[in-house]
Amino acid sequence: MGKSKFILIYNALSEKIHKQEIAAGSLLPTENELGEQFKASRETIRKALAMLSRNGYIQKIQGKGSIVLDVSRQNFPISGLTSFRELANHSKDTWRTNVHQLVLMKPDDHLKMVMNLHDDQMVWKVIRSRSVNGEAVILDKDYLIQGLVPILTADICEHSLYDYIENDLGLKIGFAKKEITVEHAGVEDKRYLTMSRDTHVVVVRSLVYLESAELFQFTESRHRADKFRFVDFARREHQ
Amino acid sequence: MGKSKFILIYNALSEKIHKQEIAAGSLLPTENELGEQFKASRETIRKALAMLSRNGYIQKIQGKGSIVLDVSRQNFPISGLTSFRELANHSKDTWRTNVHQLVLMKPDDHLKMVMNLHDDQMVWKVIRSRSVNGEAVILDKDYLIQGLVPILTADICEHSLYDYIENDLGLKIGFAKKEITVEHAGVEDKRYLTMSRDTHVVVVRSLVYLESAELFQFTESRHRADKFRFVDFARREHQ
DNA sequence: TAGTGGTCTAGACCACCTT
DNA sequence: AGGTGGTCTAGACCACTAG
Repeated sequence: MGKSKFILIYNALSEKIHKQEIAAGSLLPTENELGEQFKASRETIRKALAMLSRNGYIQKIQGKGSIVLDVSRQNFPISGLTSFRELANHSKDTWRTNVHQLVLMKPDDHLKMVMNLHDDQMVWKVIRSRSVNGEAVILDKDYLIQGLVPILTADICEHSLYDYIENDLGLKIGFAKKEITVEHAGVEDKRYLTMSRDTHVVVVRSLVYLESAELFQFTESRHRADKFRFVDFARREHQ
Repeated sequence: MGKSKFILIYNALSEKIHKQEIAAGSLLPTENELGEQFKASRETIRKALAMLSRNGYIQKIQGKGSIVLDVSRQNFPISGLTSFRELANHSKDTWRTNVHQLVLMKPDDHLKMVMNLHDDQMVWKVIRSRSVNGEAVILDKDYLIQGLVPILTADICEHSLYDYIENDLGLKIGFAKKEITVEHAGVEDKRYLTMSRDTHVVVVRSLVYLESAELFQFTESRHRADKFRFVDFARREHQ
């Protein structure tokens, strides 16, 4: 849960950095000082700092200290798993979700292979489009294993599917493998998306797993190319 | 360096997983057992396991153990910073780099803003294309700060720029911020790339920083859309 | 209940930067 | 030389899963 001491320290420090209460370019207090401030041992402080470093808040330099990085200059979405709803809440635009299809189906061969399904497993297929200011710019095709999600309604799909999954069903998402490619717009794209003169869509295919390591969902998210943007922070692993 | 005990343990275990000496879906030995095997304390083992978890090798489950994930099924490039040369070495295709331009220049206003440069700082501008089996599919435009890279030759640019930077100059890359978008092909794309009937390119813009947190390089990497693929592994942070 | 991973601690030693 | 972060240890307690 969110009550580990090092998570609390991480949250406190990342908030200070976001609010620019600690200036970018300056040094964080030393690990020993932070230990006194938060009444924590040095290893606990170091866990919080390692998390800040992974997420692009600080750069640690041996013998010197932890430099605060400039989080404001770049639009900086902590790269990871965020649902559409979480994204939409951060922006000023009006988003809307339309559910075009919701069926319980027998998976075809391709889907069975991709999701590694048994013969008797049924999946929910959900097709939704996401509109910003009246323009449909994202087409989402979700496939969810019925064994894990027994019931699904259009109403749930129109609001937040992830809310339902995590809060109501109590399932916990663990990780996802994603693949990004660019493809020609297909029939469904033209039907459901407000296509500009562009003829391409960015396709993000994800395999989503629970904390139990069970595969849970396959998603194909098709973005109008001119509206797509992906931001990433990556550290070099010197081994 | 790469001689930390937990890195050695990480390498040993990740290699075993890659070689499928430990089957996907099975459990790793317990942390205490691993501690005995590697003659390390539990916290050191846990550091190695945390790294395996971050990189998609295992899923830890409290009270149960560490499940080995299927690394083989997906083509699985540890998402992070890898240079062109490192990528090319993994594939069977013949790659080739062509240097089209190499100049020391005064940055224009836009570049000065993006890279946060002083008035007197000069930058190396390098334009290169990358060909696979004779087709030019990637166009790289690099801008390197001359204060950090005093000398640069076409020969270096044609071989590995990163080798030179890390081994000869002794600079250490720390992290990068990347942004991926899709854009219409421009004049330069048409000149340097073997364009198929596609009219779009995927543009990856990166700000690359040293371990000292100094900005070092700005890169615009333009990929022929049909040859672009980006794979990512992401964990959900439950806070 | 026993065994697993999750967290936290206090202390030690090393490598690196600064003066 | 003194202070910083980097690593490692041994031990403790908690939370969760299993039989």
